[in-house]
Amino acid sequence: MCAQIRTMAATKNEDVRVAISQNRITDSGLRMTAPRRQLIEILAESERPLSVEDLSQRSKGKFDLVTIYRNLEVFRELGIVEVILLENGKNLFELTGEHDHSHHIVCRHCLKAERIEFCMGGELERYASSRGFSNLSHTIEVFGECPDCETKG
Amino acid sequence: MCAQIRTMAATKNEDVRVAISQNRITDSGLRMTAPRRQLIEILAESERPLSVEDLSQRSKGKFDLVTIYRNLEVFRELGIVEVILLENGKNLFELTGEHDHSHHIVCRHCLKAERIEFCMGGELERYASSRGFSNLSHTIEVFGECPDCETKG
DNA sequence: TTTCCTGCAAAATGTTTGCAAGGCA
DNA sequence: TGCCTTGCAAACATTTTGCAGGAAA
Repeated sequence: MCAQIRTMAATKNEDVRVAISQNRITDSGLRMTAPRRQLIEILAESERPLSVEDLSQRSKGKFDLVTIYRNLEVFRELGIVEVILLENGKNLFELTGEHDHSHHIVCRHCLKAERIEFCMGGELERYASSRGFSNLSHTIEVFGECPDCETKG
Repeated sequence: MCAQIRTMAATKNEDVRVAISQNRITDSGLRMTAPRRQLIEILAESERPLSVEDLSQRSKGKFDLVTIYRNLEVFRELGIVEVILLENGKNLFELTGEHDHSHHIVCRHCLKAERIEFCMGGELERYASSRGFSNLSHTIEVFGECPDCETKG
């Protein structure tokens, strides 16, 4: 029963995140369409950040890749999703967390990602600022093998 | 004259870096060829990290793109070059500095990059380790507009 | 002389653009 | 209705693979 409560809570939380995302779309004067709704739901339900290809598969190829690319770009502009840049230059997408952006420990094998709760970006950007740089942003990601993959591999 | 001494010192330093890189190749049983020699020289002389396309242009198209790709991969494996992963997923290459790897403040416009001398990777990897992850690596880069580009732009 | 390396050609990937038809508000 | 979105097709950019000839050691 304890597990059941947790499941319910998790579901609720998902629903909230979906609703928030959808509001951002309609509040921006954009339209809520089937692809947008489903892509957001898939991201909300996912246990890990997803690639464009992942999203295509999980939506059963119902939507053109172009549609996925274009909507992820819209989502990114609205702050609905964050992008995780992998070592190989590829992108993963996940719904934005509490903060405007976060960093991750990403498993190279299963691509599961844990958010790193402390962000050292401030210190880095302060340093960059002292060197005369402006309009700053930063990327920080850690890659490794997660406990699950390690025991399997 | 002071400037002249500095120039000479800089040239010397370049030569040393070229020599070190070349040694790594021959010590590995690989061959020193014209493309390898020139690519290393171009990287050594460059005022900023270079893309594959940059290297192609600076070598006046003398070498096939394939050759550049393949050699950069060899250089990376030998630790001769480091890769800087830009926000857009593209790569820049520079000769490895004192340390095995470093992080940078990269100007979005001119792509000049300053090495960040303090690496916070240790702390990050210690945290990842405590979460059960192994075989760790990390990326940290800061992006902004450098003082030169700011005044121009 | 052996093995490595290069260039060419072609294929494979991943992403973007233009446009006409369709659908949300 | 009006404008936003979608899907299709094609273009584009980037990187990889296979193979035969050429070069370093």
